[in-house]
Amino acid sequence: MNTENVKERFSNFLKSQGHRITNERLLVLESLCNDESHIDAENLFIKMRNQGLKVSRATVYNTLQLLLQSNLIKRSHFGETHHHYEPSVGNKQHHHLICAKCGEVEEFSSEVLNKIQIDICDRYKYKFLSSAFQITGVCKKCSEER
Amino acid sequence: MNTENVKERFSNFLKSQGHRITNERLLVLESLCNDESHIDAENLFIKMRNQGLKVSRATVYNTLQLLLQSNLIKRSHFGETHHHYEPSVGNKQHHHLICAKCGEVEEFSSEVLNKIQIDICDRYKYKFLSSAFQITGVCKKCSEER
DNA sequence: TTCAGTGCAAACAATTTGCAGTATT
DNA sequence: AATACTGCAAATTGTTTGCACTGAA
Repeated sequence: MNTENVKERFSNFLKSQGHRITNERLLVLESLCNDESHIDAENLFIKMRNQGLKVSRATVYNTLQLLLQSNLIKRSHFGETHHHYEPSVGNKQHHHLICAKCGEVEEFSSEVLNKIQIDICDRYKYKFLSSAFQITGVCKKCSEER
Repeated sequence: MNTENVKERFSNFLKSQGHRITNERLLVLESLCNDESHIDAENLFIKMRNQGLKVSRATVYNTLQLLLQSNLIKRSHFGETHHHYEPSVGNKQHHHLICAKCGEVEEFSSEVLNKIQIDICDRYKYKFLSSAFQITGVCKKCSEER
């Protein structure tokens, strides 16, 4: 899934919802897609500003909301008080391993996990929407130090 | 596990860490243990104030930090911008099902899930500390409405 | 041309911090 | 008696909102 394709999908979403397609919105999506991983809103804003892109914090937040609604991005929470965002397309469903010492975040996925969440929803009569699994531990590098 | 026992464990933790055992700290723990479930810091503070307990917001936050360090409570995050707290003792390891419509939170646990997280840590060479799995969906009641 | 979207600053929400007074050790 | 803890208010952080201006439709 390349960036153009994602942009087109976002444009279609915006149009279908009666929202306007603006350059700022597409730039936020592009910047997020170009990011290596799990950026937060403030840093995305700073990164865009540093690249000379003219966006405001408000537009970044507003666009992230729209991107969440369109299911093109995912939001997660690693224990701090702010959220992290990542594109959800071109990246199969995954969860996060977080190092409690250095803060490194690794992705993992598990077929069994995918099945379990469906079982749980069946058992509790929930219609499944999404899930987030975070495991906190100490990574190899940090375990070896000291 | 009764409240007295938990208080004693917290007292021991405080002593072992060179912290003082204060009435305010024990009251925060007691109020949290008496809470039905998943309260947030602000509401815990308000609840305590309404019960005539003299504590400050700062002490509530400070004590929650200490309680987290002592592993006597757990913190979770259900998509809002604030955290929720619950006692971890007398309550086996569990995760949360959250209704996207009414906000209801149900607990579930799964032996298979417990195994998976160990497997993942082995695979990625992480020393396991804790985990949090949130499934968001629509509960039965909300599905049936409209 | 219209009005949704933008940028900015101010407001709000969640949490942390500084400091003078209080209470555990 | 010493000093860590408390309460309060101010500061910080993360996010949302109000409003005049701009640009997509």
